[in-house]
Amino acid sequence: MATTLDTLRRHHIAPTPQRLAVADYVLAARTHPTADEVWAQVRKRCPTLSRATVYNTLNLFVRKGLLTTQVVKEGTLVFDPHVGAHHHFVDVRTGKVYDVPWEALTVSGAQALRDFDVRDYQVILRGHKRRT
Amino acid sequence: MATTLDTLRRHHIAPTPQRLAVADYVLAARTHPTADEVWAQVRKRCPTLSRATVYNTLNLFVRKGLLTTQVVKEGTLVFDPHVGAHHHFVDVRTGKVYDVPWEALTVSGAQALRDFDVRDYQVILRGHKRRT
DNA sequence: GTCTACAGTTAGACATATTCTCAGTGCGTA
DNA sequence: TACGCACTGAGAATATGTCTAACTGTAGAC
Ligand SMILES: [Mn+2]
Ligand SMILES: [Mn+2]
Ligand SMILES: [Zn+2]
Ligand SMILES: [Zn+2]
Repeated sequence: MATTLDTLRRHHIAPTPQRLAVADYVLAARTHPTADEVWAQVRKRCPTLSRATVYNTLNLFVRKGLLTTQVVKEGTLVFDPHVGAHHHFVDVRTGKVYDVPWEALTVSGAQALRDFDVRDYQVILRGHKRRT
Repeated sequence: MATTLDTLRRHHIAPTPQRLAVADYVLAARTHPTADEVWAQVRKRCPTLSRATVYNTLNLFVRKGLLTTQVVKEGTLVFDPHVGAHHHFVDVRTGKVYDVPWEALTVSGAQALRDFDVRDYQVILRGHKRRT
């Protein structure tokens, strides 16, 4: 597996201790964390990390293609290391956001919308996660 | 057509001048306005209207089933007088949100997701609106 | 006809998410 | 060594939304 350092270099991001710490956490996250959740977690290992640096770093990672942002929760953006197309399920009781693979759902009709030139889309599902 | 006054009464909402003014605007809106956009518009006819009353009124209308909220724009909720199920298209250049009729798209596969008890869903499309 | 209860409204304070400003830090290079 | 420059960090600023507490207007009790 590639190290976090290699990943940053491949995306032309100068590796600093703060960026490495943020990347170690957020690129492995499966919880769709908010910026403040990233800050809270990464600060445990990097206590001087400022909120501004977290936002700067996350926005940089988005520009460089390492992360995407998702507008699925009220009041805050979430960050997603899964940059390929996929869908999302939101548990209405907990607010947690889960990935739904692209192949799991099929959407038909989008190319027939004459008023809209659709560049991308996703399905947002809401309900209760089943205990597994 | 039913008057706004009748609509409020049918939904068991005591009609005040402020509520009537907000309802007149937001129930006819096709732009998915934010709370502050509602405030800016309605204040033209009702200059003493406060921001608190706009939020109180919009949230009341949502509880009473006159409006829904949609999480489709970064940083703010939008209000939607279209309470039935439908999809949304976001113009990435302007940020404007357009309705896509429920029947225009078909989503298959949701009932096969064993981890999730899906209560509702919608497709969010992004791209460029074609000039018509 | 007053009194009173109470829902509704208001201005401003508060909470939270995100961006901005600007001074400080550290490192590569002349 | 000195400079330049990207990066970092503290706090201010901005924006959305909620809360508080005082005020208003009206419907019913007396
Ligand atoms: Mn990549
Ligand atoms: Mn209705
Ligand atoms: Zn995701
Ligand atoms: Zn809509």
